[in-house]
Amino acid sequence: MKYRISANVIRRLPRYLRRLTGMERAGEERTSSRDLSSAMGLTASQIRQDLNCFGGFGQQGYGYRVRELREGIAAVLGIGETLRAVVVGVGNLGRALLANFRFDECGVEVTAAFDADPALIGRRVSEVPILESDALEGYLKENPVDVIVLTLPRKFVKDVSELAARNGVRGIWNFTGSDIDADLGDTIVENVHLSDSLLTLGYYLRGRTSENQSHKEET
Amino acid sequence: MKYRISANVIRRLPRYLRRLTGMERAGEERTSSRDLSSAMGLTASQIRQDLNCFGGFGQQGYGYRVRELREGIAAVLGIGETLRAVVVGVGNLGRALLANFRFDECGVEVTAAFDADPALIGRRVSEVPILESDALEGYLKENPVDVIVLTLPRKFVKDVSELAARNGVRGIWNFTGSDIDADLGDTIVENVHLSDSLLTLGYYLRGRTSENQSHKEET
DNA sequence: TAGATTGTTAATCGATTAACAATC
DNA sequence: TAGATTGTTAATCGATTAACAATC
Repeated sequence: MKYRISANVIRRLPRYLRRLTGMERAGEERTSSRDLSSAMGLTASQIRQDLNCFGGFGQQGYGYRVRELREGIAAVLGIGETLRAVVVGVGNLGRALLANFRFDECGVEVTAAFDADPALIGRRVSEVPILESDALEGYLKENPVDVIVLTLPRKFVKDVSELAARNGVRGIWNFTGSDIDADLGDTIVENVHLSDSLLTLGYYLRGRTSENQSHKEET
Repeated sequence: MKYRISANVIRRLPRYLRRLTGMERAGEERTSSRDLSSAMGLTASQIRQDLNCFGGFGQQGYGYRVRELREGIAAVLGIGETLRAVVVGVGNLGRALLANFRFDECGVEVTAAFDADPALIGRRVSEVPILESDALEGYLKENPVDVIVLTLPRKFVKDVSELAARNGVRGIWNFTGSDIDADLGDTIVENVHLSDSLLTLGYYLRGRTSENQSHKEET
């Protein structure tokens, strides 16, 4: 087991997990670094290195048991230990996440959502109650909340982030598209910058015309 | 100007762009690698290296003109050359993107959206007309479409992707959460795997309890 | 001119790949 | 046993950082 796992490795774990979950659903019981390698576009060597950061999931001469490996990675990611989250901003995007995103598969439970629109207050989306946004601070003080999901307009980002960090929130999943420029102590921000993703795609597409590059990438 | 620009550099360009756009709005005219460095959490050295992949935006002894640099990066990303896109799937997420996402700022124009729900056909979201999903192939044949935005249920992903690739679509912006396992020729897939992002955040949050690591990251 | 900051080369560091002994 | 594939060490490659001459 390595001293410190690099962020590159961590960011590949969800991909392994996804692949393995798919294999398990398809009834595959056994795999190998070579097998995963061809399916995922990584080298077999890298896969073995990655998996070995967390101890021996495999068996020499045999490979890996799909289920065991999936469970192992899920455990490393800590999916079994549920995190509590609230969604702040129930516009189209907040609703899209509440309605369609499988928080549970990430080991996250959404306990409430907040919005300023009186028409939404008291309603529920996928069981989750929508509360008045003024009630957020009180809610955070009364309930254990690990993560806030920011799906509100940019102008509120700074205040809400600081409020959350002050009230025990340790992680911010930020969909606002703006970077959070605030003093949050050791609260972690994970940005989902959709424009970064689209701009990157655009770069490679436009490059095609003149240079005809080849590329396949992951966000 | 370097022979081949690494993906790492390309993925930082949108961040530079975002920062510079903010500075420009705030009326700042001048900056330097050191200035950007402290604001963005990169080393000044790396910033100079990155920017130099695309030629001399700066001026010795002075630094960079914010506007000039922003325009330069926007040009590298090709934002001026508009790409045509269609959104396939007008559920919550499709609507969220159509209603709130600034495609224009990425140099992308959405010309149509497609859905199977008869109740939606003929309506518009942010000017964009919603068409019958059966009409997609015909539309692609008649109109130049560079990118499809996939915001539909997973089970349709494979067929729609292949159909698109066959009909001249060069890029797929994939929000379905599943990897696209299909023969797409040289069509580029850019995945937005939200679960990867949340799982990564979760990993670092849970790690906190036992190890108290420090971390700040970007998707 | 003196001070500042780039562009760029060289040094370091870390991540990926290759190789192979261990072993199932 | 022979064949396969891991775990792991060593080699390579690339990315980041440091240093500094060029020059505004």
